Parts: sequence; structure tokens; C-alpha cells
Amino acid sequence: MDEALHERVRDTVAAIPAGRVATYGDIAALAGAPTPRLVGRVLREDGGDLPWHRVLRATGKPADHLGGEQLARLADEGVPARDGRVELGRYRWDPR
DNA sequence: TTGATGACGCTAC
DNA sequence: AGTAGCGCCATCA
Repeated sequence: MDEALHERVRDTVAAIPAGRVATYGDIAALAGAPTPRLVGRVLREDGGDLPWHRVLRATGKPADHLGGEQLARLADEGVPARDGRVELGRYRWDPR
């Protein structure tokens, strides 16, 4: 198991500022994960202590099992959702 | 070891 | 714009 990578992903997700969102692909690229699927796996295991609600798919849509829970949290942080979809082009986290 | 599954992404239709 | 198919890597049966 790559605990280093595991921790790297967690750190990256935790680095997402409030009011901003990031895609699984972005997290994978920043954390150096081989595939975005690994990001989802990490969130599934240790997502309890992480702002997982700021992580969306490339389409700007949250994961299916999350329901409106994620959208509600984002809206509370100032990220409005349009028809269950967030405007990535505007709220996408840019780690410049 | 092979096959199937999954908090996904990209391309094609 | 929405749906479908294939690829991706790690874990489990």
C-alpha cells in the first residue's frame, strides 16, 4: 500500500480553501495519484475528517451516493449549485 | 492468477 | 446537452 500517496491525497483535499471546489482529476494530479479513482478510495476511507464536499467530478456533479448533502454544504460555503451542478469554470480551485 | 468492482475521466455518438 | 463505451489503477473474491 502506498501510505505516502494516501496521505498526500488527504493533504491535498484538506488544502482546498472554503468557497472553492476541485475535481478528482485535479486532486490526483496535484497529489501525484496515478488515477482519480484512487482519490475516491481515499475519501471513502479517511474522508470523515476531510472537506470531501469540496471534491466533485469533472462534470461538476457530486458523486451519486452523496445526494444533495454535498451541494448543501457547498451552498453554505458560498458555492451555489445550478441544477445539481457547480460551475467549475468559476469555482474551480486554482492552486497557482 | 484471473475476473470483477469502484467518491472517475475522456472521447465518441 | 445527455448518454454510452473504453481506459485507468488498486483492492477483493
